[in-house]
Amino acid sequence: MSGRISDSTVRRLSLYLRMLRDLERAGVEFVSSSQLAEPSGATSAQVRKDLSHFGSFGKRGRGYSVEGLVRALEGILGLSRSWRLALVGVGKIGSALLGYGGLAARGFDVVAAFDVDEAKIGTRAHGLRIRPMTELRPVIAECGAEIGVVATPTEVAAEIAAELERAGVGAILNFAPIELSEVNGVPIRTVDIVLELEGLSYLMSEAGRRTGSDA
Amino acid sequence: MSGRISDSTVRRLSLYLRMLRDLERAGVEFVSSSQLAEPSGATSAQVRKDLSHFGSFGKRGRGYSVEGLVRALEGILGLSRSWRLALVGVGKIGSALLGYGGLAARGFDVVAAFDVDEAKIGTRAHGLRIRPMTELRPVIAECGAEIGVVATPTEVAAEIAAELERAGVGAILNFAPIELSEVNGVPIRTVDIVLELEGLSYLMSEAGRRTGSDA
DNA sequence: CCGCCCTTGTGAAAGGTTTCACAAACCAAG
DNA sequence: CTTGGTTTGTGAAACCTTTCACAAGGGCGG
Repeated sequence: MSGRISDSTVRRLSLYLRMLRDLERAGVEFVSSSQLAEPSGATSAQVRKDLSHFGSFGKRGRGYSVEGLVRALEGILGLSRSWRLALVGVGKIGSALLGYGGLAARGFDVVAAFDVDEAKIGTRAHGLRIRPMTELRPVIAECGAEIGVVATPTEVAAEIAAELERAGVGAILNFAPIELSEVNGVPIRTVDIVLELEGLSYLMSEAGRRTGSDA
Repeated sequence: MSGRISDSTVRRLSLYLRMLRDLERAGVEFVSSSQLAEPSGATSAQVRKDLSHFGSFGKRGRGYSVEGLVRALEGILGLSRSWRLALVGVGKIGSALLGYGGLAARGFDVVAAFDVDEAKIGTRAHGLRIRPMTELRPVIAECGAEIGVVATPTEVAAEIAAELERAGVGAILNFAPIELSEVNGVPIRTVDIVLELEGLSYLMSEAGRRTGSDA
């Protein structure tokens, strides 16, 4: 058991946990690997393999205890606690994040927001005072934010990410369309909408080329 | 050459194209696979393999013509044209998308926006009139939108996706935290911020567990 | 034209992930 | 207690992706 766990496995664990929480709320007590697999588009074997990396959570012939597995996955994914986020860039995407209740509901609290725009500094967005970039380091140190969120223009994203890292965050979520390179073991995830759209563009063009030449 | 191309390959092609466009703007004429590889964190062999699925674009000893490869990748990815998007749900994320100039700049134009909220219907957001859900089908048919964007609450996301598909879109970009299943060959990409954050949470917990037990 | 250096394109090898298939274990009913 | 139906946990097999390594080809100076 346990070794290097792939990104896709971790992704699926999150999806399993989501479903398990729904089941728990619905009062279901046991669930089988095949029921668990369905909503994430995985197979039952994959569910069992994924879980087997971390231990043995099921009962043969019976399935998994919903409550037990929820607690186990929360432990594995680090979700039995909540995490503090520091947001840099309170533009379109940044504001949308601040207003999105789904984050806090799932244990991700935005505790600080920064921007360079003088007009925004000092004002409040969704109850949070917007601070100048110069205060980035001391404020992050003080409030103990663990995750930095980059929602700035592309040109400054790399620089901001480096600054967040120096300020002591343990991970970075990046919304700028640029591939940031992990340094010092601080993991970075990039959410790149244009990349997703271009992926869809490829698939549609491909479909068109196929039907176009076959017909 | 050419067969089934993996998602990760397509992702990288987009990244190569991004860099190539920068080089083109900078007036660079030729580029090698290793230069092309660097910013996306790939290797030069991977760049060459990725491209080799579609043909032979380089000159041995010299590299790739920047302009030629830009045109080739645009053709492959379906980006020599622009795409029309129909947005459903003009809440926080939907508004952020409407205001994000980066989409139109890269050939993705939002041409229609829908919402259920009576208070929003008829008003304009970033120059686009917000329409009632009842008009979804006729309006999409009329304006010929190819990509549907789901920016609604989770509960209705699946239903909206199905409706978009019936309205004739060829692909769907989904922002609701739910795994939507592709039907009728309409590809779906989901942007799930909570999933990304949970991935980071796992990595940070894992790092903590390692140093915690080793020290 | 020749020889040198450089970079592509690509089979083969390595590495990683998913699926298969089945023994081991558990529950319930008789 | 035994039997039958069910589901887990897991090696082995199949599949897919990435890396390696090198022959083939191109440009350039002499």
